[in-house]
Amino acid sequence: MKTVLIAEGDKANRSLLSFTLTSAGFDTVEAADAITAIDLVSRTEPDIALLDWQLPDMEGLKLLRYWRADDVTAEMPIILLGERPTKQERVTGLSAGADDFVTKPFEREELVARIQAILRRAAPTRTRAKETTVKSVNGLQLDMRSLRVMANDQPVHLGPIEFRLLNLFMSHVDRALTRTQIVHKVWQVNAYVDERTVDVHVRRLRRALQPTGHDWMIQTVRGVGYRFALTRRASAT
Amino acid sequence: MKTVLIAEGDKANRSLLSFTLTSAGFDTVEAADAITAIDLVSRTEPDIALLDWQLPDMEGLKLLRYWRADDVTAEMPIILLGERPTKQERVTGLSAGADDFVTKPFEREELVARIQAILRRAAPTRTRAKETTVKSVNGLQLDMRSLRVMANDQPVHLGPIEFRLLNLFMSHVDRALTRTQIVHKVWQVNAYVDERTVDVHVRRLRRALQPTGHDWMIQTVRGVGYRFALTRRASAT
DNA sequence: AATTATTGTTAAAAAACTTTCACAGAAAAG
DNA sequence: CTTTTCTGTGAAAGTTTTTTAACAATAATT
Repeated sequence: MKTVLIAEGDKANRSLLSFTLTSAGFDTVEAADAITAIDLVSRTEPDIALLDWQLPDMEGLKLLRYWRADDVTAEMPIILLGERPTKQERVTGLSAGADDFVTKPFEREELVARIQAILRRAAPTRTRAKETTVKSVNGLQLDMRSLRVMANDQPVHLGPIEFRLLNLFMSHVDRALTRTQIVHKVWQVNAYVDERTVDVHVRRLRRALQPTGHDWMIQTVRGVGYRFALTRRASAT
Repeated sequence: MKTVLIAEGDKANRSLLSFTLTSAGFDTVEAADAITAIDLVSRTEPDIALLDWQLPDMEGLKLLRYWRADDVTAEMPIILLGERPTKQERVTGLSAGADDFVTKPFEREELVARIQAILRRAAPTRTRAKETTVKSVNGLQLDMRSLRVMANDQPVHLGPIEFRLLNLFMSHVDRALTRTQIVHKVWQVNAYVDERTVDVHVRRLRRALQPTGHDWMIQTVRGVGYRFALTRRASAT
């Protein structure tokens, strides 16, 4: 069962879309504005997003670029929806990374067919990535299904935030993540938490990984944030 | 360079398509009928095919199914072209495996954008993960993504300033940089730091590169500043 | 309702990093 | 060959950032 995110400001339109897609056998997730959409996408990881060209709080194009710029959502198929779009708008949208641009009012069956056409194409790479419910690195295993972490086959107990934090790290091996990025990913996009809080959770995560000697993998990048690395840091000589 | 097969019965249309796509930087291969198209596809293996809904000798839909049924071409992206297609035709085409259905007469730029959107998705050789984030010279690697430096595959630990300094050097190989230039780039344009400070950081950078023997690459240019060179200095013999 | 686990914040301690200074030594100039 | 200018180096002093622990508040569980 595929999940479709519907990011559309107009309530009537949204309901119609949801009804149409549900009838066609999709799960739907609805967002009335960009903030909600961003939050829902990071939480539910839909298989495809329908994105209104003009949301109440943000231009669809801007949101499209935001998602494309983010590793996690860079590959997510996106169909833009627009009312009487100009040629220029269609070209801009597609060039910015949209997979299709559908004009409102849309033919219901055609929209469904287009969604399926795109999913067909996107499926191989995407399902492969999604099927991986277990991330495993260096004897560290994180299982998304059971929400458990094992280190050298020993269970590691983590709180929800530490779990999401480790999941984030393991999804971006060898990448420096700023505290802001971390807050956005682990909490909410617009969450209000002090950046120092990140440090504390990193500390807790490290402590949990210490018994099995995996704590060194979470390295601090001074002035920036943290990095989950496979290579040890150079020893201070 | 991507190759596009144009399977279109009408000569004028075909030429227009060919011209449009060539201008956009594609190679094109033209077929006036299905038989030719089949032959050309198997011979040239295009990256994508534009397929007229109504070819002189065969329905586009039939040809589409033929290609989809053949292992070799099953994955080839296909865009259907049709004059005033009915909703039903569009749905049928997309359901049969087309990646898009474009109505004639088409907007040239939009068609190009759609082709690119589909190729983006279908691209077999994804060069996405390997972005230009790594500068590499002489066994010295600087990765902007992980904010890390490796020398002969050994991690090198640098402070933020040393990192920026090395980054600057590696961006301007074999160029003498004055201390003032260095201060402007590594600190701020208007930052006031003693120019001697640069020396100290250069010193530290050299020390960090010493274990792997890369320290000679940072050479002194007396009276000016420093240079990041690839060739050793002539030794006084 | 009581207990336990989890979380965000704060503040002190520790660590990492920068800058400056002083001086020795090298290179260039006279 | 001597003087002058410039660079290399180590270490102290100062700054910033991170780590750590403790606490209060919130949420979950029993």
